[in-house]
Amino acid sequence: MKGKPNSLDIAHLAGVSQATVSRALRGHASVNRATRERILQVARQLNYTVDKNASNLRTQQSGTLALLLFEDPTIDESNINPFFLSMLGSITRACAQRGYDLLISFQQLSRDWHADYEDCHKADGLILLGYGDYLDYRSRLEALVAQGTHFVRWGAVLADQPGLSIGGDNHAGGLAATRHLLAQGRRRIGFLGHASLHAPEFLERHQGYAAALREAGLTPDPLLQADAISTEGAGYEAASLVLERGARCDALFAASDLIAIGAMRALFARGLRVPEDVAVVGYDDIPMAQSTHPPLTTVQQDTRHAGELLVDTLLRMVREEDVQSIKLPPRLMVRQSCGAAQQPARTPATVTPLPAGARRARRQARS
Amino acid sequence: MKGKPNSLDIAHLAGVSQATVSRALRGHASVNRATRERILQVARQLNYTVDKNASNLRTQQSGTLALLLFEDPTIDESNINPFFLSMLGSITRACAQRGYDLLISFQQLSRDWHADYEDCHKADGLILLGYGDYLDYRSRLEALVAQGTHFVRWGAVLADQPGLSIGGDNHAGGLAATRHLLAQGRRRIGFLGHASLHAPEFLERHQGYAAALREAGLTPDPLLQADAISTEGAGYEAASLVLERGARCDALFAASDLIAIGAMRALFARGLRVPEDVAVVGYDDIPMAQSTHPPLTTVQQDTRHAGELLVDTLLRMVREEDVQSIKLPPRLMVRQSCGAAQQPARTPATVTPLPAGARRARRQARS
DNA sequence: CTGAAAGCGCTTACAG
DNA sequence: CTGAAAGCGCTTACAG
Repeated sequence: MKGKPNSLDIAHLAGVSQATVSRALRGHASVNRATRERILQVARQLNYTVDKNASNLRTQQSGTLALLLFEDPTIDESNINPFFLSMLGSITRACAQRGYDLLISFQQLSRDWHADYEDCHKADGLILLGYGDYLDYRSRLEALVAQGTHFVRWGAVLADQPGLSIGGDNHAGGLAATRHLLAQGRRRIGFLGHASLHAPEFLERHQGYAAALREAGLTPDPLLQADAISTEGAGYEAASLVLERGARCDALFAASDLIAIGAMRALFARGLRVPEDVAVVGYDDIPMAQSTHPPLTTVQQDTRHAGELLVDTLLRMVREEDVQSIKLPPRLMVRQSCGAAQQPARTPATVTPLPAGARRARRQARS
Repeated sequence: MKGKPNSLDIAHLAGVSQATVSRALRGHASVNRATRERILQVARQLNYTVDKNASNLRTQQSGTLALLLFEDPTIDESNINPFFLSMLGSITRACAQRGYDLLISFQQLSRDWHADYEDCHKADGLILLGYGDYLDYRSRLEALVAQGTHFVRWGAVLADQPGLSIGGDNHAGGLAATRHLLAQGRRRIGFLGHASLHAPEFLERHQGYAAALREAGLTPDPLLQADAISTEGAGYEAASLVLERGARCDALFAASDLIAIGAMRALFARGLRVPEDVAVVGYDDIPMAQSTHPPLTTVQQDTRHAGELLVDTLLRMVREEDVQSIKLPPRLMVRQSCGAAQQPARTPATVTPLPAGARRARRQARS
């Protein structure tokens, strides 16, 4: 036998036609039981595997999903946001369980993702993770919708978004974190992170934060807010800025764990104690949050569930089934940086339907 | 225009044959300049992309590499070893830079990787990352070599290994870490991690550790060694075990950062101070090592360089060029857990040639 | 410099 | 239940 055997080789050895080999291998019910067994045995003996390229070409499918990871350009090359890494892990696992391969790639906003992946039949659909500025990103999403690309993204579920998304309930998360801080008797609570349309997830967290303050009869103090992207460095800077303004501050709610960790460092650098002087709460519950000193109280996002939903939703889109955006309930993980110890709180799940006609629009765009 | 345009559509519109379209798109020098321009313009207009499945089928290549990640089965699902995650990042980037796609997958030892990826033309070669027990793993490597699979793995560069590997110089790393601890005046230095053929990398680190002790006229004390796989939990247990034995101990060299972090926790739990009572040094320099309290002194592995070498070496194998195993120099990152502050040390690079005839053997195995 | 033709290895209507 | 045949969309010798 020269080289890799093909289905014709199997056919000859099994004494059937090549077509029957194909049918047997794909498990068609029509194939006679004994014939199938014979074919399978020969295939096993020759270590035969179906050529993916040929089969994909014929069926016009790829059995592959592509995960496109956008990185904040300011982040150090080697340090991908750990939260995304954990999403990556759960997406990979979910794909494997469903028999799909996963292509992964770090992306810049400049590429034509549709052409790069789905159009050339490398992947049946795309999963989008992370982005820099949402306002830039949004136009790329619109282009994908216009091209009829199958895609889901992880991110804030917004009313007018192009396509659909799976994301945490950031408002609920901000609310829970801030309420918890208030329950510890904190009153001068700061917010670290961008709170604008450029970063919708952070904005939602900020809105939850503001809502909790208002519930308690307080108003968010602009002196206690500082912008930050999701890095330790930005967290350090933002906390430093707030402290330098001199306004009293007894707690900080950071829009991400990375920001919180940087903030704690800034606090320590000034001789302030966490949580005695300033309580700190983060967001994401990255693995590192358990190892900080003190361990970081944070809002956990269920990456495992998120990964499964992302994959399942995308697969449904590929099969042209009905799909909708989903908001996942966050969970407050109380550790020590907030100055308390109590049971984790839960908030209920929420499901936001896809804007009417979005699916139809996509289908039309393709024809 | 119905659906995705193919090369024949382009040909018609450009007024040439389909073959010429293919040549122009692939940049064949033979194509007339003006003809090429015309074809490219039409292709751009129609948003044409070459169908990967068809082109791969024809050329019998995939332009894709597969990254197989083996996880320690004992590790919690959601927590992939951060060191592997950072390797994953650099491998992904290296692939993208070289125009290759990357398929990623978590693997169990039970699968037939050759059949799953290379044989069915999903990938041109495999990158192997992580493993449980090397002794089990080794037989799988032998099978790959026998099947003529193109693969490289990250791991200890061993004299009699099947195939080749890119790995850190673990002996040098263990030596540097332990010498540094000795230089701080520590004498009762423990080792946390498996030191057996089941875990060759840890074994090499242990050998470096033992060599440093011997240089200083000391002997490794078995009471100060405890087995551990690379998890915080195992590190906690191992440190606890050593402490419970009651032997005096003023420093711990952990075979990985995760182990070191677990060990520090065990130390704190017993009211011991790091580094005052017990100095701690880890291995890997995962991102978390900077955020521990105190920040962890550790042996850094250059994941960025490693990722590039892994990809480049594999690509050379695929092109049937000469390749060899490579040992990368580690770098001691001095932070505070060791009780010192000084410049990082460097050790020189080492290159280990592939055992004679290994490449030829591979080629023969395939025919 | 370009075209006509073969063929990569499958899958699936169409017949029987 | 099975076979003969067409065709998925390319790439590349072979001719000219």
